[in-house]
Amino acid sequence: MTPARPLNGSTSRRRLPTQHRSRERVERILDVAADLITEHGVADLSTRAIATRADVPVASLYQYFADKEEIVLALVERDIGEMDEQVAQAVTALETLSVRTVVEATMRAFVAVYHHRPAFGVIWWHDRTNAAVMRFCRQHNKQVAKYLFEFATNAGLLRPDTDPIVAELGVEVGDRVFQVAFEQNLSGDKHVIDEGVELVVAYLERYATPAGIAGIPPGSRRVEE
Amino acid sequence: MTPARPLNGSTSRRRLPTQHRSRERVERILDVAADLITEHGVADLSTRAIATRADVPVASLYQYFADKEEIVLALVERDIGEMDEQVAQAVTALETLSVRTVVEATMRAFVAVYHHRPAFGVIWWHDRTNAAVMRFCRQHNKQVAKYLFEFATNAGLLRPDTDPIVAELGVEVGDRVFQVAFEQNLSGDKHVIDEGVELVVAYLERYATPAGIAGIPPGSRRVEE
Amino acid sequence: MTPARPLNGSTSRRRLPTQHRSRERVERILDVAADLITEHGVADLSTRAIATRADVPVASLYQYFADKEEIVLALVERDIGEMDEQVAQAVTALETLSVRTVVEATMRAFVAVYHHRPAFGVIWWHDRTNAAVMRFCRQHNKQVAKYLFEFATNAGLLRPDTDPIVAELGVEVGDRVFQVAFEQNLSGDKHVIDEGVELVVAYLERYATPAGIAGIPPGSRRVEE
Amino acid sequence: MTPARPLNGSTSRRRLPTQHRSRERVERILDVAADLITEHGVADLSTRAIATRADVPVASLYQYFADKEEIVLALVERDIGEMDEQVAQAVTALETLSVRTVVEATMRAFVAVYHHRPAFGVIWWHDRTNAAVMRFCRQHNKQVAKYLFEFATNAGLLRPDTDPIVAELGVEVGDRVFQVAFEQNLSGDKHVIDEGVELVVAYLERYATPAGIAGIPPGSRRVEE
DNA sequence: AATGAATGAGGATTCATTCAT
DNA sequence: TATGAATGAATCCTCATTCAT
Repeated sequence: MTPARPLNGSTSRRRLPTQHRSRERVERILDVAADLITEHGVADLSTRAIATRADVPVASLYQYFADKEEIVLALVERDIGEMDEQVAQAVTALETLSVRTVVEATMRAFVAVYHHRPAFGVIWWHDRTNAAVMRFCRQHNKQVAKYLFEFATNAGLLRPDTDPIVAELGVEVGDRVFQVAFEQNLSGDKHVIDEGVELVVAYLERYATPAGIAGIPPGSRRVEE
Repeated sequence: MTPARPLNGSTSRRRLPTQHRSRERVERILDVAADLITEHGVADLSTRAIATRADVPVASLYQYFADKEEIVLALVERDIGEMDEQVAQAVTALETLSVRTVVEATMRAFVAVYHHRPAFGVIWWHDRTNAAVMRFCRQHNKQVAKYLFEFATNAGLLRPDTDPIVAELGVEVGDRVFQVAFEQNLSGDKHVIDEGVELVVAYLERYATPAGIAGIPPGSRRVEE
Repeated sequence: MTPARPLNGSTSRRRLPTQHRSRERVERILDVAADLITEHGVADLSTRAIATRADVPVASLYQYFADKEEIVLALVERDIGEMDEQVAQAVTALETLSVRTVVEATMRAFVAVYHHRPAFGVIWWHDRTNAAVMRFCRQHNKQVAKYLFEFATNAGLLRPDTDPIVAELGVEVGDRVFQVAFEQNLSGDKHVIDEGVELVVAYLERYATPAGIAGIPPGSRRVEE
Repeated sequence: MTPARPLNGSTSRRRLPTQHRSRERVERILDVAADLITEHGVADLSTRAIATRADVPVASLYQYFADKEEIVLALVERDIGEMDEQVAQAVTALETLSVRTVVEATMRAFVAVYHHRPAFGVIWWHDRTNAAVMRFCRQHNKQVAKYLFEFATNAGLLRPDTDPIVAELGVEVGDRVFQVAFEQNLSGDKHVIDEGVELVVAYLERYATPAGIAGIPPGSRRVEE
């Protein structure tokens, strides 16, 4: 079975100054940025504010990041990494495999991260200003979709001829459900999320195999790869 | 049946200066703003840029709008009005009524507007910076959902006990589908949109009556209200 | 004895537009200006604010006043007229005449006006921005000083060779006492005012005749004029 | 006897940017601000004007001062420091101590500063727009009053039971005398100032001890503290 | 590697006044 | 006489970034 952290293969390959980061400081900067974003939104994030609160000279920010945009991007990258782990773990740990259980596990994992990394939601759902971030998140959604798609196909949950766009749409649409759920309720409206699971399941089951609907109990699974 | 423009009842009740607009100029300002937003995004929209391109002194902007935010809001209001008309018309014109036909008609109407009012998509999907706009759009989505929900319930397409959140989620999720579709293709990826229709239909049919699935031919409809 | 309103002989001799004022409106404008000044200070007084609150088009302000400055000036003129009346009345009504009784009567009269015309205090003490107003008030203080000086000299309270500057300084200094008194307490710190009377009396008595100190009872006065 | 600079104990404790001032530039900015204020008044002081004349980018102003208000405040602080020194020196240097000599020494010291720091007078007497400045100056007057009051009481010039408000009123009223004196004559009308001294002395002598009136020659003074 | 200082470019908004009607 | 509309000029201030040290 796939190892527990395959979704985001990208190791940081940023421009020069970023290479030799002084770990501690960089982490503090990201934490501060996350807080500020949660408090005031991405649009109001300023280098000065970060520097002041992180107790770092403004000019030093540019030792670790090429520009402001890169700070936000680094933040997103960090949080998304966490999300990847959660998803992979949750899916891996599943006993009975079915479209429903996979969707549910994935969405619960997302919820968990959104919940304790609020800045991520703020950036991703509300402040779509930063082009790099957008690209990155879109890209990530695609990766998640691809991962899940392959997983589900390999496991015999989806019919082999299913269009990959189906998975992508599922992920994107699930994302919007979260957006609605967290907008109404800071810790995620449970009722909305449950309905969202239903929604994604309803869609995907259109492309599911009978086993994908009925569920594959542990023990009787095809060996993958 | 409901008349052809019921979704947005709000008559413009802006602050004083906005009342006596010099129509022509205001329209030009909105057009320019729309262009600039399409080109650079809402976040980079500046009063100066609008004024310059619309060939209007910056100070005059404030004759027609209380502040920058209101310009964007007015723009959205204008476009959304158009959307409302399209939706109501499309649904009203339907011959056979079913969950599928209603969803399809609605989504096609949305697509039509997104297509020739690109600024609207940019604002609504990408730059979630403007609080007033956000509120307005959210509100609008709710209105659309409510309208469709009542329409479908009255027509006997949805089971009477269906939770209204279902319609809201359907609209929101459809919205995201458009976002994906227009992001990949400036005039809206047709394949994605088709899949999106499928997605929303799949979800809503879970709550549909048999007639809602099979379709109600013209002539045999219940008379509403 | 001098009639009850001699201090400010100036009849309004303003530029043309001011001549044909529509009384009612002008009064409302002045009242509104007074309120706004009391609330926000002269520096923050704006034509728009006046116009809005007085329910008069901004442009119409310029029918009655040449410019903003003139509005303030008219306001001051109006209030100062009231002050003159009060002073003349108070002094005229005096039974026993002495430096002390005259000073006291005058200062009490000032206090009365400052008390129910708060805008006047705000303009005169705090916002010394308006040149015309400054000139006007200075001028008025001189007139009051002159009036009192002549009154006191005629009544035999001050030695005939006394320098008129003495009276001017007395008035100015009394004015500052009020400023201090009203700054600490919106309705005028009584203790401070009492001390202020003492202060002015102490100074003026240096130039007083024995009768000016002892007091001239009613009946035994020299007939004036 | 008290050391020569006790009136204003406050060591500059401004917000961060002000800490590491580039001395020369800051001084130039203050000088320019002083000139502009002398020329056009505080109300018309603009950051742009300061920047232009000081040959400093507007943005740089904000390196040294938090905002415009702080520039004026710094200016006043600087001038007032000078005034404190002068007063303390003059009083300390006095040979014969009496109410009259102390008042005279103090007032002469004020005159000296007003004379070669004209901006100070303009700010303090004419443009009462800046709240921080007002607070500061009022506060300063109180400090001066307190200092002189204690000095005079300790020296046995005033009766021990004298109300401190007496000293405050003396200072305020003296201040107004200067205002009148400098308004009529840019270098301070000598006659008015002399009369002003007389005025303050007349008032304070009402609370003086016999020695405070007669004067205490050098050598026979009480040792203080 | 680290940073204090500097700044050009630009931000939104207000205001007193004018003028054509 | 009255006024709606228009506007030039100014306002204060912020920001991301650079650069000399």
